[in-house]
Amino acid sequence: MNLRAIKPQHETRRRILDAAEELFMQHGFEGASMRLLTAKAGVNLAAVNYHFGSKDALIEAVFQRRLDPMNAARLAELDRLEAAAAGEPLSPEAIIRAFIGESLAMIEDGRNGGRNFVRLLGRTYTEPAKPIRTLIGRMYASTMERFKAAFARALPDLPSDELFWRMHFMFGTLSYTLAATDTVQLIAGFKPEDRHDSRALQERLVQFLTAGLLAPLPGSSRGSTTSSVRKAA
Amino acid sequence: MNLRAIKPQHETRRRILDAAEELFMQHGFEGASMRLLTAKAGVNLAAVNYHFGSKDALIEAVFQRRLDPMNAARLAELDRLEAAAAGEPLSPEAIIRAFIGESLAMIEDGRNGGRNFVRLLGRTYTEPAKPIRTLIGRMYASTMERFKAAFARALPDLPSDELFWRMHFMFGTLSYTLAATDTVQLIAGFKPEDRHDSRALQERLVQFLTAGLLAPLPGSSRGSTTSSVRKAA
DNA sequence: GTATCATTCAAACGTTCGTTTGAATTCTTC
DNA sequence: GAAGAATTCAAACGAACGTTTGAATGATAC
Repeated sequence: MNLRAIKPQHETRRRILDAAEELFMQHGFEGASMRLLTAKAGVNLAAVNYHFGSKDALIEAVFQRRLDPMNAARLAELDRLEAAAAGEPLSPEAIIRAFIGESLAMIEDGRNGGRNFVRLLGRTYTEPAKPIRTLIGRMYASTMERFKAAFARALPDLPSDELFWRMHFMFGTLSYTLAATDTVQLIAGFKPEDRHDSRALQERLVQFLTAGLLAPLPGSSRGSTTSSVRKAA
Repeated sequence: MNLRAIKPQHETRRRILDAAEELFMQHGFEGASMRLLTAKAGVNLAAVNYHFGSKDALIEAVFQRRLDPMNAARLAELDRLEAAAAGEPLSPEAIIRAFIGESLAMIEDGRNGGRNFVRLLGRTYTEPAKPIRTLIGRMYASTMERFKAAFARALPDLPSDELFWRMHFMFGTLSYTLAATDTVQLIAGFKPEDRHDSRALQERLVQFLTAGLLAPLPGSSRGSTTSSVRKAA
């Protein structure tokens, strides 16, 4: 039960997790080999198997370390908002901010490696390997349930099916934005340097997602803003 | 120049491309080995290197086969719309339909393997391997340029920076929807069987994306639809 | 039918992968 | 400082990887 020895005791684990986070982001799970990974961490090749058991277990540990606190922070922010609202339903925009705020805050956190993780996380939602996807799904389950309920209360007129899809779309936008910013340049002239300004990015995302979530339903023709809705093909 | 021998002449190539498309989608580029791939295609292990040169060249060929016609169809649809509009700027919704329609149409095309490719494509936008990303970017460059110009003409009041970001968001939503539908189930109760109805999915996507694209700007407070815009945190 | 080309095939190449091993070293406890 | 547990280390393991080879087989042209 020595106290001052706790930190160096787990330093090898931490070094491995940090290196894994960065290399998984850069090269993917299969592309980042144990030798490359342990070399970057400055530890012996066998250290991963000793401390984590296997590479797959290391992958799981990388997500555990960040995802649990991240979703806890999301839920805490939702709790805070609901407590302040005193029974009134929250605005959709406020719920969206509670969900994406924590992710985007980590982008600016360059020191603690949050940026690496957020980009890694964004990519992992579409990871082909099934165990990883189910792992992510399990870690998100309770959080998604809470936010779904919050959205449903904020938008009582939106059918449940539509809410599912729109949450799906919103999550996709966030995921892609986190993963692909400063990597893909599909649109010529796009300046990914702006990503550093995560405040501005957050405002842009909130505007886009809120509008999408509140979009008129396909059937009901309560007019949108200015678009001349004309059917094509 | 024999005519009746053309088809069986390229059948090995086609079989390899089909198998690669499916296995790359299921297991990723690194996860789908040459032995698994050639076994599924029913060809010899050396056939890939003989016909394509290398595994990387095969990956490129998989995208070439589908992406070029796909983007050509998008541009053709855009041409058709602009010709019919006779100088008038198109509606944003019509442009969105022109862009996503071709992708979604391929989802229903189960026979020709279009579904496999579309899902593979959606995942590849966030692929860690750099050569693949630059390949995709190159194949999309001219198409994105055309659509960017069309959107700019349809939305003359939207600043260029904002248009970039909103196209980025829109592309992300489409990408994630194509890649993750029926694979990820982050939201409990979500029924991915609906993906088979690509008409309904297209309408949902068009509604969401159009609303996001036309969202009010962060600064200007020209009221949106019904949301009680309340700043949080 | 024979020469010529393209394609297929089984086998092996060298490399890299994740993991294991057992001794060496460091840290903890008394 | 000795005993014992925890950790690190160099080395090797078998398996799987993408690729290459050279002979066998097929189709094409004269």
